Amino acid sequence: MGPKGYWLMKSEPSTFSIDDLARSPNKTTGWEGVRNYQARNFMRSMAIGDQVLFYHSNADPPAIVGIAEVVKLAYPDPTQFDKKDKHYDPESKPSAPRWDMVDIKYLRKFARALTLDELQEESKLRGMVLLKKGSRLSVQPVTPMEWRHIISLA
DNA sequence: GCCAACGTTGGC
DNA sequence: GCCAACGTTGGC
Repeated sequence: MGPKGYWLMKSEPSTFSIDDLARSPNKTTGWEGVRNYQARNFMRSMAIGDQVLFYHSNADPPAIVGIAEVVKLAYPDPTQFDKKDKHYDPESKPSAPRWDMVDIKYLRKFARALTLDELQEESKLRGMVLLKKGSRLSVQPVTPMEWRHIISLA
């Protein structure tokens, strides 16, 4: 059975790149640190096997660089309770966790990076959340049509 | 490093 | 409910 859903997740490669994901134990990592309600809600609606475009933000150049898949459904992000963590949220209680995360696993790196510049040239991708002006959402849905087109470019 | 765009907070 | 102030994101 194919994936039910398609997504895009952003990461700054200086913090965590697709190569870091490929080198992780089981090629898997927990997507911790998301502190935006819309992004959290998208993670909550992910299913096992959903596929994820891995995007390098704040990079030179910014680009989609490969694919991962969802291997664990949304669960509470432990860093929200860790006072020492950058993403600590004093308002969130373990009895009612506010922030969730999913686990994703490396699938493959594209033969070439699809740069933001190149994506913006694609009329078929004009509606992509990523390409909307001022879009900062770090976890976003991708339509099957957008997905197919991006794979064909890669 | 700059700064426009965005999300959140909190006073009123 | 409005909106100014603030913090963050992310392209450039």
